[in-house]
Amino acid sequence: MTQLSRKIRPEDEVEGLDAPALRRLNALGPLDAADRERLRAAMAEARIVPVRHPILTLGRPMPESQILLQGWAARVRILPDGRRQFMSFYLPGDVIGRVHHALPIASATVLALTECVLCTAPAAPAGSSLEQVYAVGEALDEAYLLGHVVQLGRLNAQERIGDFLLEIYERLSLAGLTVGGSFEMPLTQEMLADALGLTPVHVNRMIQQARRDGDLMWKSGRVLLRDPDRTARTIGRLRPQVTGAQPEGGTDTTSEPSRPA
Amino acid sequence: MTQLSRKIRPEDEVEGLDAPALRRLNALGPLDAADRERLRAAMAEARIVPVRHPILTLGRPMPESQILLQGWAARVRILPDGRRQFMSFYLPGDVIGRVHHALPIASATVLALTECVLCTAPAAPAGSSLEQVYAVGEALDEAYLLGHVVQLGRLNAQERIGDFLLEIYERLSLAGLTVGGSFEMPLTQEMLADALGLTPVHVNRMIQQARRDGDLMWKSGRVLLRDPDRTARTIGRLRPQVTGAQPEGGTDTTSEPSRPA
DNA sequence: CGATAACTTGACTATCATCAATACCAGTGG
DNA sequence: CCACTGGTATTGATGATAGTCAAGTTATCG
Repeated sequence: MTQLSRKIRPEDEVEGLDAPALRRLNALGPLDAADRERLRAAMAEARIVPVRHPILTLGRPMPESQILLQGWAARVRILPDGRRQFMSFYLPGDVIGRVHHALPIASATVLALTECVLCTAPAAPAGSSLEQVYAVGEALDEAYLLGHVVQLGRLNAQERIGDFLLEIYERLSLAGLTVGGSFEMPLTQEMLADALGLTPVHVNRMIQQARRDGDLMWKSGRVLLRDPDRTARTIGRLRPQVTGAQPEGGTDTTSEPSRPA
Repeated sequence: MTQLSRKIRPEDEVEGLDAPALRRLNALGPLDAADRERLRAAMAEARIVPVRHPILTLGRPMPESQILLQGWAARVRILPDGRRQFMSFYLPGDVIGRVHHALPIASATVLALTECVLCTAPAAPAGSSLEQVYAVGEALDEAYLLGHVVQLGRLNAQERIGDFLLEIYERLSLAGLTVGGSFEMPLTQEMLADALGLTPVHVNRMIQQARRDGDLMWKSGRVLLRDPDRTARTIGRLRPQVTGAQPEGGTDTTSEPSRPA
């Protein structure tokens, strides 16, 4: 690890600062007392990664996997000519850097988008509730990644923004980080553009249109979705669910040509 | 499973038809004799899924994970209005439907793009070489998925096609399914469009331009890449490598704005 | 309160989508 | 052997979505 990590400050240790992460993990599958204690112990040993610093670096050996306790991080790839693409985001309660094979090499750079508080992910004994939680978390990660592909491939700018904000809203809800329909959104429009495969200018225009249409409020790092359900329906967003069957996205999947926005 | 699976026909069992899959698996990490035997046994019990039939269905319970022995399959999502997006492809030697958590529900529909020959993936004893191979395979899958996100988000039509064909070329090479720079490509331009987030018409135009530029030959289901390395370099494609460190995609990943094609 | 980053806006362009024919090609049945 | 058929590929004309360039206008934060 190269980042300038430093010990957590005393003022960060006040009660409940790691509650969102804990709550999120517990939402993936109920944790028993033993695992809860494991997590608490791990969280006591947290550390901070400053904004814009890497948490993992592509091609570099990976340390143990980590739990993000506070802040936002993202997997990013930068092309030789400077184009940048965020591939996925990590929110409080997400596990970063799980590997199952012998070679612990980071397959992507993970960047702290805000100041991040992290702790080592405690090892999960075979058959433990924590092991289930990790597995479910990984499945969710993949589901979001698949969703991102659909977003980039087949949604227009407007839909991408709506879909993205809905996803974030859902994920933050699991951690108890939403208030009403609103939540903290530390991303700049430029970062949003790099997640959605658009330019900052175009993102800006679409956001303003959404504002005019009354779908959205976005002021000083806080987003309010006016009618999440309606938006979700118009996009046909299917929310990943680990706890039951999903509504089918389309119909028979057997045929059907390509017909972009 | 709903597909009309039927027992493999005698004429499919001639020597070596499953060789590509075996070769691909072995390329991920050397298999010892015991695991090789497990695979051989599993492959003896293969079955066929006809073209356009589902191998897994979104939201439905999943059977054991399977190894694709012959043919192409893809994870697909279809939006309510008919837009279709292929999220990833399965080639011979790929494992379909691994799950690690208790709830075996398919997170996407997997469609047979050609007639597919499949077998059950033999269970991998803890610590076996096969377990490593499965894990590496999964890591590769994710790497390709990440690549797909970058492709859709930041590459233009021309680059997407080049990058896609390069990926397929690399993957088929591992299974020994390439001859010189050429390989079988059973996808129609329409399917390609649904993978790359484009329209069939535009894909067609870009392909023809690539042909005129001498980058490409594509005739009756067979593709020949003229100069894979040059193409790879101009796109800045980074090939996922499980066996060593990767060339860094860009520079410091610390800063840099968004600047699409 | 000045400086830097973030956001807005306008004018113009380009890439890609849409619509609509037409050409091609393999397999089918007469 | 050949017309017929359905899927696939190709082409042209036109339009819309999103990108580019460049100049402001706010915020935000030492």
